[in-house]
Amino acid sequence: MTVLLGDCREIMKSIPSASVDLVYLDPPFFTQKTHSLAARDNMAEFTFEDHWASLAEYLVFMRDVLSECHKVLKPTGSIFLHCDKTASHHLRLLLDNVFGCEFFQSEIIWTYKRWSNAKKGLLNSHQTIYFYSKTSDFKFNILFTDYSPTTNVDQILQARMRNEAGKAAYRRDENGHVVFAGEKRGVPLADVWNIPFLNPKARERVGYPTQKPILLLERILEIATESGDCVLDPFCGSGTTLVAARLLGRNFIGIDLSPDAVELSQKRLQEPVKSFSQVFAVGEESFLDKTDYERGLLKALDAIPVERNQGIDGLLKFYLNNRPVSVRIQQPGESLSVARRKLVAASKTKHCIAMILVRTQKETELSLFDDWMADEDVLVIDAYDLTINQWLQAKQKRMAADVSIAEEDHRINESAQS
Amino acid sequence: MTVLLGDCREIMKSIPSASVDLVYLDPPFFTQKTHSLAARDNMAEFTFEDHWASLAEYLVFMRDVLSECHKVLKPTGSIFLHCDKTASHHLRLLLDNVFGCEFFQSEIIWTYKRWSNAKKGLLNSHQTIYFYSKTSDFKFNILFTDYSPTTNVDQILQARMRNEAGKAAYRRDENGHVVFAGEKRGVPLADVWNIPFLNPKARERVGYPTQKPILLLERILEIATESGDCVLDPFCGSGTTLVAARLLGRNFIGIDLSPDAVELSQKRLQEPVKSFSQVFAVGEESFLDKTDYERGLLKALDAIPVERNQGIDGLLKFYLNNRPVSVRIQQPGESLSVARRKLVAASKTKHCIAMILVRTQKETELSLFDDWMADEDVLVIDAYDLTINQWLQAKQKRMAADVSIAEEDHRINESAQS
DNA sequence: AGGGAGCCTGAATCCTCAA
DNA sequence: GTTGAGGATTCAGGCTCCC
Repeated sequence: MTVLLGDCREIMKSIPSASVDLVYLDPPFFTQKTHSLAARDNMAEFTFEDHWASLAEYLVFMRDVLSECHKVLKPTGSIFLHCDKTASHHLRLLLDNVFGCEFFQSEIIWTYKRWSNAKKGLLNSHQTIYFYSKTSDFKFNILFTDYSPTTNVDQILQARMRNEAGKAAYRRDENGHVVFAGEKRGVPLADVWNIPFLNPKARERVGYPTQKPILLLERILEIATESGDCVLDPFCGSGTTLVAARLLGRNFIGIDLSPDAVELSQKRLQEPVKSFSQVFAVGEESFLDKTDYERGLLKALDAIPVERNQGIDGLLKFYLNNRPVSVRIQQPGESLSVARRKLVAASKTKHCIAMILVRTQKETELSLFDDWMADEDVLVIDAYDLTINQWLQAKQKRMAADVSIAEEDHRINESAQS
Repeated sequence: MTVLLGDCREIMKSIPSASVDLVYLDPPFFTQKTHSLAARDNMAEFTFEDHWASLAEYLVFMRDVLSECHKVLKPTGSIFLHCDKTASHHLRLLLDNVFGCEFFQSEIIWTYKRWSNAKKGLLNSHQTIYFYSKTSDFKFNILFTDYSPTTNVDQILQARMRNEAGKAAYRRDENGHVVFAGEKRGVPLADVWNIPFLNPKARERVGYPTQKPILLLERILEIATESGDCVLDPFCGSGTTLVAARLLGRNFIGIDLSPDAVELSQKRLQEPVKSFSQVFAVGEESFLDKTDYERGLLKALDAIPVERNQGIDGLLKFYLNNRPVSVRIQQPGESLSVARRKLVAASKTKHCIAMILVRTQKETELSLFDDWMADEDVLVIDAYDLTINQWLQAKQKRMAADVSIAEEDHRINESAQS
């Protein structure tokens, strides 16, 4: 339960062999940059150096670190090495050498969405964590994730049976009550982890560059350790690993070369702050409120879908005289005039001078000739399927009345069946 | 446009240098296993050998393959190497050697959900695709995805600046009005791709082990090539890359060591469109030529694209009284009446009694009141973008005439420039 | 040419205001 | 007071531009 100041290669020599259950390290990634960040109150600034004379120098350093990590690990222990694409392949070769490739367990991909910028190339949105064990007899707790949101809750909880027709159905007792199945634990955790990047606005942020979310560390600790185990982080930085260890009742040793980092870690351990992540808790999907149909329509209009707005469903990619053009799709059960009112109200503050309203419902009332239809700021267009379906229905009716066609249909049906 | 049988190291020697725009390879992963899978009809079984004497042997083989790939690539070309965690780090070292680490572009993670099987360890649910370019001047098309649902409209619309404290804030002009950012197309594609693994029952599945989803290949081709470019797959297997290339109008060369694989690829290329109406499967020599615009339109109409037919571009998924409903999209430079004539002629033999003609061009002549417009067998609908663009253009003209708005626009433009 | 300063962006939070 | 819709804010990667 300590935070130590100094070079982790030296300090680990003084840690007894086979005494640690888990090593997590988040070493320099070989970015050849200086990372710096001002703390929230603008008072302090933390910097983190990641400059090296050569790749070889970096790899010699890392090999020494990993050798010491191997030494301090218990036979049941394991190591999680956090890196990014810059040097991940070289680091994995080192791990193969020091730990042995037969003890490679997983390549964990941590993915996140992040503020972006347009550039030539793909937006980098993942980091890699290599998971090696010291022996084949290592501690591992299987974690379970929730069922995907599309899975019906009833499917998870209710027992099933076959009905008279041989179809699957929910089992009910003689009184018609639902019968619950035995407890299901969920889906075993996969090796791709979607955990939100520590948001710039999150309270959890302490102003240290490269700070990792507590959620990520908690998951690693839960997989590889039990309560009371000892966790070592040779590059503890702002101390996220130590905070996660404390929150989960694990013992810990943190090491860092920077006095600032050690001080920060100690301070943070006094009163750990863990953000509540809304997105992580309820899932990104829960923020979506458009149907596939609406998304398809927006795509056909060459518009960007807009969420979190009651009046506007999308924005045209084309701007009219530097002003946005908003789009709304008429909702089922919503009259065209109500849809228009909502669109206009929401567009007002966005300075739209052109709006597009997509009609998707057959109008029962004859509102087509309402005054506002002549409004030159709102263009009303009919969804293709509305136009086509109305036409096809009308045509079908006409055809039913036309005997000759009906007879030909009959003949076609006959031959289709034979 | 060929599928060749043999050792790709040998065959690539006969391919001219600097003649290929994209190499995609899905080589053996060094799993040390024999992969086999029965086809859907349970008649044929395809096997795929991945046994090696040693890692060194495998790496020598792969180095030779990659060297030949480098040779055949154009200076603007790039390579996508598909592998999994087994040997990914060794393969990336080879790529660094052959292509140069400065031309490493992205580590693409393909994730998918799989049936869970509880075991000690994390469920493997990703594969890696390394993306290297031959030079720094390589072809790259930025694809865009939707904004996250947590993003609000104002962020998309409003331009920003830094205030005195150096913090970001919305930009306002001297009158306190918001300033709009330029046109937005969405968020650039990230390097983690969540694409469903082939469903075991999917029609797309042809029974070849290691078969990749066509969506994955389409995305790669869209990123790195243009229409008419040449794509090479030295381990083409079931030919998914070639099918994707044909669907997107790219030329292709496929190579495989297995006669079964070559035969299967050729067979798949005969009928590349999955749900393709039998009636229209005529001709063999012509190639697919739908533009993205037309594909998008057909999708919006809920129609299936039809290739190799001069008069018909698609068929509605909905059948009217057991008869197909044909669709034609007016071509640029083609008058509406000519388009109609071609549609009607081509539909005659297909027993269509309902046809849909999509108008995409502004009509110069006043043919709207032609006799045939009243034809109750052909429905003429306007493409969304035609309607919208005409309206926006008219609006722009009106605005130019309106002094007050013109002045405001001027002010907005001024502040946008400053 | 090379290095550093500054600009732009959008995810996910925080915060405000209205009902 | 409570709720929630939606506006405002923060940061780092990658770019450009300027010296």
